[in-house]
Amino acid sequence: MADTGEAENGVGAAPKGTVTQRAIEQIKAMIAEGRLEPGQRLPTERDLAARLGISRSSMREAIRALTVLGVLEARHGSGIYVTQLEAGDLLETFGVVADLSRGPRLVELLEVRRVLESTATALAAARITADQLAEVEKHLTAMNVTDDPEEILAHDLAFHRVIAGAAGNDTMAAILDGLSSRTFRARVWRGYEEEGAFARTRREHAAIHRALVARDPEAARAAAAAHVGEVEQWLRTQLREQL
Amino acid sequence: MADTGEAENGVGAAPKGTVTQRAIEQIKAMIAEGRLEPGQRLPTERDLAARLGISRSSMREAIRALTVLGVLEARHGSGIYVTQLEAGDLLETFGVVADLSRGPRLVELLEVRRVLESTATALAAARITADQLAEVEKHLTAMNVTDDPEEILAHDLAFHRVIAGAAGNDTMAAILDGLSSRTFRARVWRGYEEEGAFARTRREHAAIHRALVARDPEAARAAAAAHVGEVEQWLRTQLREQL
DNA sequence: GAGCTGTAGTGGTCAGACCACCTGGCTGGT
DNA sequence: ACCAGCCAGGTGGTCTGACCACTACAGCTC
Repeated sequence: MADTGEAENGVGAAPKGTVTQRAIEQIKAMIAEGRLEPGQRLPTERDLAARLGISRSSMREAIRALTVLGVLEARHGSGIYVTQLEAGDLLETFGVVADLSRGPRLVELLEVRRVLESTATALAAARITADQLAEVEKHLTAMNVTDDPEEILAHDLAFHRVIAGAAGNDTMAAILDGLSSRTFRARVWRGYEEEGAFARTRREHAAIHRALVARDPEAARAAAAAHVGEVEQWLRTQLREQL
Repeated sequence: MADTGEAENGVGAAPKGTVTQRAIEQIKAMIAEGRLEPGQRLPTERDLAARLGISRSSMREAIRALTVLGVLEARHGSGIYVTQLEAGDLLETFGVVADLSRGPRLVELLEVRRVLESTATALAAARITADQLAEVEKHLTAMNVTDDPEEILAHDLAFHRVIAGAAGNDTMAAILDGLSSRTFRARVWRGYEEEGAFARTRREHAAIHRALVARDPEAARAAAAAHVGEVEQWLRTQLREQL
């Protein structure tokens, strides 16, 4: 193994970017090409570093980067593994966008959510199972018997999560999950709920549930779009007033 | 070393996860709380490490992680800066999902794209400017006068990118950009274009363009949905046959 | 004043050491 | 033969300190 063989390396010597960046691309490529399967264990950090001719520190940075991206998973004392590469794993970082966005971008995010949530709810109306519907009802009633904002928020999230799951598109569900991250909603709702929006929210949720029971996709789409749209419009006016 | 630092830190001593993970959260929190503004320069790696009571190596891993997430940007010899935190910065990682997805998830991604692309195209029909429309036409004709798949692909991407940009929702545009990443499309198209789909694609693009010129959102929505839906359906049958 | 140059400071990389944790085999008993 | 407990090796996690590559800027030269 003349690893980075100094003289004759020819093409491979393309010094593009940092060595860490290169390592990231190489590992990503290995997975994309199927040389690394989901769940499979990678060589040790020390091995990988030696193999690519870089130091362990640099390799660790590459691994850390792929870890936060949800591509790899490091288990202390055991080894490094490729995740299952499922939608949830890879789209976890989507929450960061929601958490760090402010001002106009919050409206944009809600607009995206409105589009996706209404579609997901419509799909769910056609595909939801009895069990899933029962769970939706569970969160709906739980939301109505308490006044603790924290609890309401939790059941609200779960309510939509079950519906998104019933739509049968894990990728869409994962994106919606990110768009509804706890901190994101908490920030927006802090003001929203203080305007007597609780009652309205409950009405809207009931409408969504009704459409699901009736297995009416169009009604479900409309109800979901209206639900998100309410918050969206409220946020728009909020932003306008702040300026 | 007073390890967990000052007294006022309170609960901060909670030894949750790795020190690097903690550092990531702390920097993220600083940005979320507004203590770090977009574009602002951070202290040096050495300073940050000392401030959080960790080694430079660990801090570097944290910085690297936030760099790949598009939150920070490191400039060799100059310093570390917070990015503008625009949609494009933070959603760059979305391409990774598209690149590492295979099988059924590709269909799911196209389904998401169909929903968003049709909405974006509808919005664009109402908002697109003359200049943007001219650019759309440029890519449309350029796509029709060449037979080089690479070039066609490039103009195809640009065609949709301009439209997404004209929709006025940067976040949506950034997501669509990720969903149409070069490698993703190249993989799907490799087979698609070999079935005489070129002509059909050109017809569909022409239909989208017509709807934009007519400023007809509904027609634009339908044309875009049909366009993506074609590829989606083709992929569905492909997957079915492979099994 | 414009242009060059040197230098201090920054991120990038490397090497080696130690720690914390998991795993699997061995030991000893039953 | 079986099982619980111990133990050693290997792995990721962390720290240290050194050097390199690059940038920025002050100060010098012309």
